[in-house]
Amino acid sequence: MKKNQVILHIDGDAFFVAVEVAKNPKLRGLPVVTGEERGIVSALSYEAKALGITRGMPIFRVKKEFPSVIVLPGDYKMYAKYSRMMFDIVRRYADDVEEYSIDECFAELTGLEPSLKLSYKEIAQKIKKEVNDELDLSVSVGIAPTKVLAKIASNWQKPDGLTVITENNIWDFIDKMSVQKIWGIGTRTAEKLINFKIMTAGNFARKSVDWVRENFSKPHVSIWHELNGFSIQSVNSLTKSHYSSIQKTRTFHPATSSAQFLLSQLSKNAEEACTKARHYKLFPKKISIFLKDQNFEFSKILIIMNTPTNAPELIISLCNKEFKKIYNNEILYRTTGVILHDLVTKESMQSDLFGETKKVDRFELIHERIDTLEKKFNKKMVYLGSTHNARKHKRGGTDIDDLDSDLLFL
DNA sequence: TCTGGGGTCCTAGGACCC
DNA sequence: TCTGGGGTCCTAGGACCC
Repeated sequence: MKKNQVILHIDGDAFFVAVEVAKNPKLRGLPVVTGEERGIVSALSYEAKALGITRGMPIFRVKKEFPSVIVLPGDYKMYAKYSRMMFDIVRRYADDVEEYSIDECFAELTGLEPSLKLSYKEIAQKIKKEVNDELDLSVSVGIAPTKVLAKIASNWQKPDGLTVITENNIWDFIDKMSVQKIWGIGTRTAEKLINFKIMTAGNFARKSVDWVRENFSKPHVSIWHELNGFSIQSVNSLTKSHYSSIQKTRTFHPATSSAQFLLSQLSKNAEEACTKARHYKLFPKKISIFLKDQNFEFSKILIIMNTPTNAPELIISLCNKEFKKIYNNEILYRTTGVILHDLVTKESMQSDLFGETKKVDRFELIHERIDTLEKKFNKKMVYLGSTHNARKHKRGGTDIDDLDSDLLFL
């Protein structure tokens, strides 16, 4: 637990849309949304927000009710590129930068004033200006003694804000902030806090730590300290090198009870999850498959693999085998998903049964070659036969056949 | 907001061991 | 057969985040 830390948090304003505008300045000042490929609004410009559009709104509604709005598909490679450039600007001033998500990062500024010959606020101003000038992006910045307070600070004034919280003015901010807006407090905990008549972050921070320990769990104790200015959560600048899980899911409407359809969706989920696992050279020791019904109830099964593999054939055959355990033909399902868990690298994988290992390796080799080929042509070329139905069936039940003529089945 | 997709971490409780 | 007390590991599921 540390006192007197100085942590910066920087948050891109309407990031995806802002990148689109930076790329194409003609869009500036217009109502723009992204997310066309997902079917719901992922990001929206302030002009779009002013019309009453919200995040998560279905794209078909936007097109129907707001014909003036420009709807764009997400260009994630471009967003990632701008994200890297933004973080690199922060790294000009701070060594410890935590890339928290595509559009936000934390930076450890503690002790940098003398070496940079700048006050903390001036450091923040310079970062902000350089992002503005060089990337043509607007950002909101906060400086505070802890990460939780830095999140509050960057969110205090948006867009294009710069807010400094110090040990001396913490209460000016947290007394005005409702509990449900605290980073790390979700709807469930907010409800519980409100039952205790705790309405603001300040109310929460004034309770005794013992009371918090008695009634809540570890993360909340940490939030309590952070709100009081004691830094618990450190800035973690290690770049994330591995995933603990990889999941691919798909929701469709109308909901269905067709086993054949659900299996083809699961097959596609598995194929996509395995592609990602191969990209990171990871092998799951466990997989789970799930179905979600119309009431958002999950039925799920966990399968432990004899030998970790990222070749989809074996995973799909496991799905087929286990499917009936989670499936009920009287229920309408809306989502399928495959999750790869306990991902390990080849080196950390002890090879056991010879036969099994050999078989897996052959499949893996085939996929390795296909991956290389697809990378070369920058195009998905080979699909598993079992996912054929899922590929024919596009989102929303529109029966558009998106199969290319040069496509191959395995 | 009748709700998309991809993640992480924590905890309670069961299984199993001595 | 019923019985302590204590430990570890694993799983399912909850809660949260962007």
